Amino acid sequence: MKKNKISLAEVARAAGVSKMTASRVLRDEGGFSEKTRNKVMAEVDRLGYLPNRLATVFAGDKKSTFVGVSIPELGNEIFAQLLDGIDRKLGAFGHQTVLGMSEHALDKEEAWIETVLSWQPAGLIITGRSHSPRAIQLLKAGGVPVVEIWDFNSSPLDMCVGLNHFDSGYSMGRYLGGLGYRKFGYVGTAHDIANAASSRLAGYIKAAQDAGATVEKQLLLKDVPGFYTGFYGTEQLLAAHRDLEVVFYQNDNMAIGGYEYCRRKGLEIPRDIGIAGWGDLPIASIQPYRLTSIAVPHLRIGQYAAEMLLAQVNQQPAKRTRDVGFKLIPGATVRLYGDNV
Amino acid sequence: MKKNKISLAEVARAAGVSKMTASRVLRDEGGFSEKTRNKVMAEVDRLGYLPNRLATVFAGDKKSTFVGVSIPELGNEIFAQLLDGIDRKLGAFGHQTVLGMSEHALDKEEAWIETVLSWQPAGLIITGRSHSPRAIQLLKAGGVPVVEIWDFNSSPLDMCVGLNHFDSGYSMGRYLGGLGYRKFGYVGTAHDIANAASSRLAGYIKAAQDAGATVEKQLLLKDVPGFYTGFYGTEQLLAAHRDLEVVFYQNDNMAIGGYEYCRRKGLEIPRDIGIAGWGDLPIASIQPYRLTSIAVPHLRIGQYAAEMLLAQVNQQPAKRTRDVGFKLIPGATVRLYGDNV
DNA sequence: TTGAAAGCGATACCAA
DNA sequence: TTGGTATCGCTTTCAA
Repeated sequence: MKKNKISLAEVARAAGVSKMTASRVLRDEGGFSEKTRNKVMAEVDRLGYLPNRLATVFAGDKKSTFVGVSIPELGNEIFAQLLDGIDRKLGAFGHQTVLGMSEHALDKEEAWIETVLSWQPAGLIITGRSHSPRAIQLLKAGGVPVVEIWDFNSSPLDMCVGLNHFDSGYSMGRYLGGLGYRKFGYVGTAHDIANAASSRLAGYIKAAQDAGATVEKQLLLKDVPGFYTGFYGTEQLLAAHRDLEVVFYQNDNMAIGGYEYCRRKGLEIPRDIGIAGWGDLPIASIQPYRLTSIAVPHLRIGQYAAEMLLAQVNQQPAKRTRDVGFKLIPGATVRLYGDNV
Repeated sequence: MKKNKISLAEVARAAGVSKMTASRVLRDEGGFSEKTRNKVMAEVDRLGYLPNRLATVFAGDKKSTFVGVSIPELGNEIFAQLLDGIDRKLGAFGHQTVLGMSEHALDKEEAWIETVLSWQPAGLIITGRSHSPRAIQLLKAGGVPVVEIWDFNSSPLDMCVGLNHFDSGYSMGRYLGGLGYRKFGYVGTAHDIANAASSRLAGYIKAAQDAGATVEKQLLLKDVPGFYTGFYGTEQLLAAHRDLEVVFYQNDNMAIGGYEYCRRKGLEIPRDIGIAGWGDLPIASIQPYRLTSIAVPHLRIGQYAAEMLLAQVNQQPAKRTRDVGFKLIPGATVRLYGDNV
């Protein structure tokens, strides 16, 4: 592939100066006369010169302005918003996001990490705390700052910002147990690896046990965690377990799908069955009912992650871990204490 | 910033061969003995060598494997899904997505284009058909394939895939006029530039005129096009225009927010007012009502865009423009023909 | 099958 | 204030 691009040398020649002088002008480094600057800039404009940043990074033997950001999927709006927050913040400081979607697979994440590191990024932001052994080795040897987001972890590879998903699941389970529910259900999606959603489920199960209740069925579907998945997942769940009293979903979208399934089947909520989501997404607050859920400051996670990374890149002191917490939203899709007990 | 990275030269030295031989082994280019390969690979593993792709691209004087993908915002799920489709396809072919968010601002897009081009990308995918003059100049001089997506355009800068937004707005307007509605409203969001949503609005207005109806009020909010924006936008709209018969929204999320506002105010739909969205998003099909909307094959747009770009990068013949069309979904949030007339 | 040398486009460093 | 030269890590080219 032949280049027909203009190089700095050509600009310099056209302006009648050396490469170094032209370079200084372009970087506005000082040490040249006003007359020289004008000559050089005139040629830059005339020739339409665009610097080759590859060469710049390479020559300076430094890192690029890329930041690799890996999330599981974009179809899940919470991750899309996480990425949105990160990219805005990074972009404001002259960085470019190189996107990675792990699809909840450690080998995909590993391959992506290897590729991104080969571009000499300024840093990496990756979702989740479980990584393949080789990925961990690459990250440690990479020599760049790494922020693990989403699932809080007090001893991260490097830095970490997120929340304790186990605790959030536990909170929901304890809350439901406290309302008198005893027969719990769960609907989520299945992945090969332990992720934040599995931690929530684990917390939920533990809380059920502690409350003397049981999670009679955990349905894990091989699908994306969206509205329709919640809809048909609920159908499957209730077909086999008619006596469930309350269902906790992997996220609000699935819960809303589940709610709609119940409604269409003539089940009244919360009289006949309780529904609880996770995430407290905008859609939850615009439904005719208030969904019981767990509110999570997901936008803040993205912002903090970018801030922590930037601080590290610029060698400024910064916190290395940050737990953003969560909040249980009681809602109206579970019964009040004492009802039906 | 000092490097402590292992270079190819070091691997070669450790293996007792020349840089070139090591390079050939790593690229699996052939022209070396099995014994040599083993020696080299052993050192690669032992030293944990990671190639510097910056140098590779630079030395070979070629393009990188980056593809710049620019969308207006990620908070809008339709763009997030577009990006999802694009990145999956590109990733499967060894490319990395460099993200850009224009935030509907031409100057941001222009700055991003300049930066991305300086990284010698294999190609660019950008949303929308309006760009700053300098952006257009950069794209033309860039020497890389460019796909404009979303708003179909029969004479694009290079390639284009999308749909005719004006026509989709016109279709909705004509449909509503045909149902007997005469007093139209519109709620959307405001931007400095003409985008796809403004084309839809323009088509809607034209259809209203052609049908002898009028768009009494177009409310353009300075906000993101989400549920809550639709909710309070409808409040504002109806406060000033009580006699509107039907409201078309910029997208389904806003329409759902609007529906909920009406419901909470005791308005019955479609008896008291008609509601129409755009996009036919998953959330629309899981509501208790069937939202009147326009279905758009947005996932296909992402796929096609990536495919067209890849074909161009690999110098294979491919279509340069593609109109994916749209489909009107009648729904139950507007009255049937003859009702209330 | 292997290797030596030149060069990609910029910057660092030193000299003038 | 300016410029020459070495250099970054790799590939291309040519020779052995």
